Amino acid sequence: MKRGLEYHGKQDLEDGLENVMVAMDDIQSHQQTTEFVPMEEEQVLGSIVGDTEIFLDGDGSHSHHHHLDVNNTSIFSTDFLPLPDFPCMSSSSSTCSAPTALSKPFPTSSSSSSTSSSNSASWAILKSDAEEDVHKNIQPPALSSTTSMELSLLPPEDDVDCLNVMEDLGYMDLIDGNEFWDPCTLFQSDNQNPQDYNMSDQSFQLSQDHQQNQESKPQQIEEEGDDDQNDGLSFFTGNSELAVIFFEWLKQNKDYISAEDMRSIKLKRSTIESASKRLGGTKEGKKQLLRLILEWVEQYQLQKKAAASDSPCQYQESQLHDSNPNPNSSFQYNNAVASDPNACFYPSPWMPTPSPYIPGPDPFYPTPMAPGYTGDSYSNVPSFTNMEYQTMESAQSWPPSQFSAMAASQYNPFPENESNLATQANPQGLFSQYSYQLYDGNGERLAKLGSSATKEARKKRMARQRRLPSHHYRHHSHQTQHQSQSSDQSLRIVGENCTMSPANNPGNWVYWPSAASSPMIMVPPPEAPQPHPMTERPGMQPQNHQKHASADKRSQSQNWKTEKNLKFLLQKVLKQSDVGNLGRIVLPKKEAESHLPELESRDGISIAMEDIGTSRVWNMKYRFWPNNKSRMYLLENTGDFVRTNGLQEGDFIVLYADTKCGKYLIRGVKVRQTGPKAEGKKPAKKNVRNSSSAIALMKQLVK
DNA sequence: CTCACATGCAACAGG
DNA sequence: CTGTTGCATGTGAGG
Repeated sequence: MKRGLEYHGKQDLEDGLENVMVAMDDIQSHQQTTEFVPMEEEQVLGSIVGDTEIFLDGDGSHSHHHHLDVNNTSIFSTDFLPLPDFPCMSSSSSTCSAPTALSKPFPTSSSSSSTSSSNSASWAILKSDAEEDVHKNIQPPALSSTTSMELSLLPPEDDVDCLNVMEDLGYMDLIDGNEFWDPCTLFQSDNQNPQDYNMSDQSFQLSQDHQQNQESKPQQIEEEGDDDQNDGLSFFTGNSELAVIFFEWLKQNKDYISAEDMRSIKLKRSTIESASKRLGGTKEGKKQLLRLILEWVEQYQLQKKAAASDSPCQYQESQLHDSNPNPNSSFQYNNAVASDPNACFYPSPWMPTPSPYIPGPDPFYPTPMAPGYTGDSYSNVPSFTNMEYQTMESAQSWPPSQFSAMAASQYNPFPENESNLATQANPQGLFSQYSYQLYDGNGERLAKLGSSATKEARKKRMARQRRLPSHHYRHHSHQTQHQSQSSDQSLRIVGENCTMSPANNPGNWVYWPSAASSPMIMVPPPEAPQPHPMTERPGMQPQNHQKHASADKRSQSQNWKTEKNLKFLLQKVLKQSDVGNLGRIVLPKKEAESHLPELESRDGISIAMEDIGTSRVWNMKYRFWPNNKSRMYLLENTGDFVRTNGLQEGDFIVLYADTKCGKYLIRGVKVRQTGPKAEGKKPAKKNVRNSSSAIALMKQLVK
């Protein structure tokens, strides 16, 4: 009997959320005393998108397939800003690994196993409907064109059709609205950590409104299936899984989200409605929607705030108070939270400005988007875990045209200055701005690379921060002792001790906050570079990693990144001749001349290339051949690298320069999907050249 | 027409 | 004979 996502009323959820928010405010207030650190911003909308898709996929997807019009992408187009492509969205490929990512954000065990296709479908559907309404009522958020979802940040007052996000949730299942959901029940029911959030009734001193509402709150979360009672139940009450999801989400974000934050976030009603409809009234549909929203909030809104706050440890009270519609509400701070020594978060150095653009994917941490990547794409990418790679996989195609179209049209803030991408003035955002889109062998866009990975990365960082508050600014010098065999001729970038400093990070360089311990990444590129274990076996390419392993990898990658300033140099989609047994890869002339050392003679120079994915150092030779009146640049001795990484035609390599350590890095990114052969997608002959989009992608990697 | 690039293939080296 | 090296040539995109 659940009404699913229909909007019959909004009281329940709204109220329930309100309570939660109140509690959160309280928590926040306590934290303020301690410190509030903005979350690191890694990704922006793009990533959101990717993540979103992840969430969307759900078991229930199948149930609502019929409801959803996969082909209809209009829904979000407006409401949710034309999302950059979702990784799985357009592609029918089942390869989308999104599901994996899903689980992360929402630890809940509740099923998150949806097929990628479903995700895609979901999004597509969502988009379709929203569009209409969106245009009418809302203007695209100033946030950025990149915003995937058009959630508006409009102040409460302007809300035309905008609903508070959380309120909207309330609408979803709501029935009559009278019922007030008591967050307490949520927490109480949750075995996971009740004590952490000791939001007992007494803990809250709700405003009158809330108090009255509380009386009607359900005492227990109903198990799924008890829909019948719904009528008075809140969105959550009808489905314990939702409660769990929300609870988990709150727990994860308790440090950086306040009630205010939540209140300030608005979604257009039409969007929600459309989404609800599209997702179907099923439980899964609800979960998807909830996840989607939470994800969005977490990814965009929270990050935005974090970025906005200048001081790492100072909470922006003004934000809270100003927007707080409910000044009266207050409650006892929960000691658990307050006591959290880690409450203070350090802002990520590299997330400087709240740019509308989401920081691109981490170079090492491919975003999960890719359906194609699902197995491969980024999955292939080094350090990416499978899931990550999966997203990337589709990237393989990167046919310039596709890629560029995507990047350029949607995310590519930068002009296609192929060679100068690195020089962009936006250090942190070098790649952040880019989203990836993957295409399947048929040229269909598989997914958008982008964000999930970053999201994961962010989570990892946050976790580290909590554990190691003081680490944030500590940069471990990464002294990789490369085995590098650099010969006399070997080229190494001049490095500065690997010490990171803003100074070192002029525009092009991406600053990676040092991570304390683990390793991993996300830029779309290959998996995360492991710190240095040269010992790591090459075979560890992301593609092979299981999704569950991805988390570790990501963390590694993050660490890795944090220790390096990577500059994207160039990327090359591999041709048959590049992956053949000749052991040489033709490099794009323009990029080679722009970013690699100038060659005096055709014999070239040897360059130690550290494999980002494995930390293994390959001694390659960079040279050129005279070709007519021009030159043809080559990277030789690549055979082992290619084999080790299992690179094939259609895959690509990305070269980076680590300014910090003065070395070159290479990453092999596999885009081919496990099933279908990548061959079909051979990039057009000239794709390398014009693939500004590819460049953008690469940048993300760097990021 | 020019340029960049992918690839064919001849020349060469080593076993 | 086989594998490698280096050049030449064909092809497609862009001007």
